[in-house]
Amino acid sequence: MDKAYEPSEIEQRIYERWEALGCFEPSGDGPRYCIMIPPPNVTGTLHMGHAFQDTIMDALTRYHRMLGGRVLWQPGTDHAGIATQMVVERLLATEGTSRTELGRERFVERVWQWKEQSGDRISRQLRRLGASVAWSRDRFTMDEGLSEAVTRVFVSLYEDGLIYRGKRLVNWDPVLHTALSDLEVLSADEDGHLWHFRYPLASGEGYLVVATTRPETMLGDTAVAVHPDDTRYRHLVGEEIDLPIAGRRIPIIADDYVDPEFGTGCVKITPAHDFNDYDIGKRHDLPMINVLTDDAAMNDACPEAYRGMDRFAARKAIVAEFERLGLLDKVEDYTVKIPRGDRSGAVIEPYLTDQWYVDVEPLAKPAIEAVESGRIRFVPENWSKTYFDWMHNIQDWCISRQLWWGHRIPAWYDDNDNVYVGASEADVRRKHGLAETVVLRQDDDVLDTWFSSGLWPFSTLGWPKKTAALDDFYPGSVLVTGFDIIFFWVARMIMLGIRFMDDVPFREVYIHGLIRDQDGQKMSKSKGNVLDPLDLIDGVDLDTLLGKRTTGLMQPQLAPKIEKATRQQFPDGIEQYGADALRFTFAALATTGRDIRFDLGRIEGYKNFCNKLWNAARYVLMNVGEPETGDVEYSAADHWIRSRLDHATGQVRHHFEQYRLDLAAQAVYEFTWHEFCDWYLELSKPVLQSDGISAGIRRGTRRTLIGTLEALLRLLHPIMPFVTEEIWQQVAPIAGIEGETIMLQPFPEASAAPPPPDATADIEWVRRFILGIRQIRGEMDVSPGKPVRVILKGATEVDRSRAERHALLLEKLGRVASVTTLGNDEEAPPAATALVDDLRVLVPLEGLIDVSAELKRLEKQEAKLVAERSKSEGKLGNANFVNNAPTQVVTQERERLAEFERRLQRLSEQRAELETLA
RNA sequence: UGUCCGAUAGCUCAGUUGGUCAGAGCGCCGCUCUUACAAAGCGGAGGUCGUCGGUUCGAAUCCGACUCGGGCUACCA
Repeated sequence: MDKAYEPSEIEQRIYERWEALGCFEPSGDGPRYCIMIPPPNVTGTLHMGHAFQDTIMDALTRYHRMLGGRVLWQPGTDHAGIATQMVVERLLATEGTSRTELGRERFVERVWQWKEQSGDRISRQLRRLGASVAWSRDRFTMDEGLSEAVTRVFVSLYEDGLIYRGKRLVNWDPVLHTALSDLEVLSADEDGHLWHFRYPLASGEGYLVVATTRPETMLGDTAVAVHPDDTRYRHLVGEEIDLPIAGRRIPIIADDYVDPEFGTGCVKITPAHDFNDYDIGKRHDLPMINVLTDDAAMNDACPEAYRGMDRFAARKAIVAEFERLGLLDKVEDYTVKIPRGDRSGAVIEPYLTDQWYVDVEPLAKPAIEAVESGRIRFVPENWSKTYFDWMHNIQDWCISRQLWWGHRIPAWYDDNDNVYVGASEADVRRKHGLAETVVLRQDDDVLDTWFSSGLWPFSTLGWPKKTAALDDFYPGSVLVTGFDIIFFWVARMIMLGIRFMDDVPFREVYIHGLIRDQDGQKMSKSKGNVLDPLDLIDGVDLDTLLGKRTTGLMQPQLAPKIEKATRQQFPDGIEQYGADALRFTFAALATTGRDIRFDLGRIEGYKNFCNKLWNAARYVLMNVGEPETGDVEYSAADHWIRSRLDHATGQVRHHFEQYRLDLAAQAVYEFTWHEFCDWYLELSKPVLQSDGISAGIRRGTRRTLIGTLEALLRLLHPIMPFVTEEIWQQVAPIAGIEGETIMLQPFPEASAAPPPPDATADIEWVRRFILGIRQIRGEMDVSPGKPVRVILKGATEVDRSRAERHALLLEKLGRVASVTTLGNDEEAPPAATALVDDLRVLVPLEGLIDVSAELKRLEKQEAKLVAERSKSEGKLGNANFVNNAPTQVVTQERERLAEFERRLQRLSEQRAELETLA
């Protein structure tokens, strides 16, 4: 083995071998376990959030596979309608052509080409991360089978009256020319104005003042509303307004919606361009006048002067006109929530169009019930609240998109605009008995991407066919995802799963946090703080990193700033950490919080951890050869490390079950580094390297070394698959274990038999002894290598026996030259003291140690103990405590107090003696 | 608007049902190149657990109020 761990040499080779062996495919007949990957955008790349999520899923998958389950981690990608179409359109623009120039058919062909071209990138990245997905089952939302599922679901919902088509007000993206669902619209505060317009009364006597943030919509006003109880205006209800510019008469109506306290208490009503006004318009049967085009320019319903004018230009023009007419009452600065499309960034317009909708309420009911009843459990639990909040106020889902890339809506129209819904045109003709002479044209629109994603838990398993995979893996075990798509995806999978599979799609929903940069900022291209997971695995030089971060920016002017920040943070680029270090970092960061700051310091530390493990293995392999026969005798240290391994195993299992990978990682880290490496390996050295040790004991130590390491590798494997496999390949034969890969070995189990209690107590005693000596060395500046004489005072029979039996360990690990025992009345030379229970471990000063320094040290220790003691005395002196607390707690407290007192006694004795001598 | 989350060592964060819970890693300060590992070893310093109340024998932990930070959600034109 190399002296240092070199991930790049190992990882790819190992992954290829796993894949060749078919280890990722479900096998065996154990408990079914299934995770569906949240399908990433097929044309995208994996970012840190994906890598984090994939690490969690892979760890869970590997864990359950090692538990003996029949395990499927289902991979796949999403066609991501809008996002992909935008990317390809941008590409076409650079080629000097466009979507419309190509036409629908050629454009879609072009997107497929692009998909093929970039499709491998995701799977390559997943492979580098070590993701053990079942590649043979890889799916894409636009695959034939999945598309069939989409059609089936659409037709079924339509036939059940849960999908309908209608002219409604939708969120219209005037740049992308498509409708969007509510979820795809992001509102944020922006600076704007509130314009107050005077609307003259038709009677010619005065005017009402209305306020608006979007003056151009006044051309579509069809009423002015006041509150029915508003005494200022009540008498005007039923009268009319002369709508300026538009030159129409509109009524004054009364509606509860109006807040008399706000503004003037008069509201202009534009049913075709505002969601609230739309509702009012319907209540009062008002006309709906659409004044915009698809591009959000003013349409032909507007007066000549404004036609074709962009909405924002029209806004200015209309304000100017009001001013000219003397009807502009005032203008205020105002903060407005501006709705923008999450993809295009364009300001969204409420817009009247024909769209397809899902009537979600009937679907939502059982979906709510599934979580309420506990058939689906959110982890952490509080996310169910978020889910309920949305589900209880759920709105109909607009599923049609005016795009070309996606699942085309399976609806056909004849020349009279009759709608026929079916699996295909032929199917529609058959069902409705339409002659060939009847011309049918298919609906131009495609479905919202989330419509197909919502079917993912069963469409990937072959539905609507009845497949063995469906029997095995539906419902899935757990969904691992971020809270940002609970509404988009999780809720819809639950609704559609229950509807079409008659069962929930998964039993648990593990919601993890979102990866942010070291300052807690969201990682985004425009902030220039994006980290590519592969750059952390392979390393990257500064120039490449700068290139990645500063090219292709939407706002190129940010480049210098990004470059400066990047140079500052990564003056030498990013070093290579390897996939295991990255994965361990993700696991360790997987706390219950919702923001996860990715700190390079952590990955650095876990790379060291990989190296630590690597070197521990080197040590073990250097000292343990082929499996041997002969008597085996286990030392106290052997028993001790086994019990510690059992403890760690229990912890790791527990934390995995609780989805606390952070705690699992911490437990296994602690065991590996601070118990196995720091102590057991050191304790093994005297046994293996000294003369006069029995062959049986040596065999016991060798067997424990190899056995513990082998189990440790399995314990670590779900989180760090590569380095554990690499080492295991060498360790397993020596440990007498057969098997082609660690992947398919059983996960460690805690031993049922408790270790001999005296053995573990012995080692704890030895540890405290050595720690005491080390502390004296450290604090008294005695060189670590310098041997010291040790005198025991107040030693019991047990102490003496332990000192004798473990003399070798004390000598080698503590650099103890000799141990002598002093009778109770014998006088000790001036010495520094460490306490092991009642035992005083003395290191004679012998010119090494300054007496006054030691006195100070003792006083400090005493002071600490005195504080502890008085706290303890306070508790025990309180009758309420003694009477009310559980006896166990009281007993424990009494023992603590006694312990403090004994230690204080020993320390003060020692101090007194030292003072006399000095 | 409603709602949720967070505030613990210089930094990033653990702390499960209230009672060894005041912790880890990194950083910092000493001392060591001891043949697995200097990507290491050994030792050390550092915190009124956001504030104020309450419940309790006992609160970082439970309850209430508040301050600050953040998320989601709604919205008055």
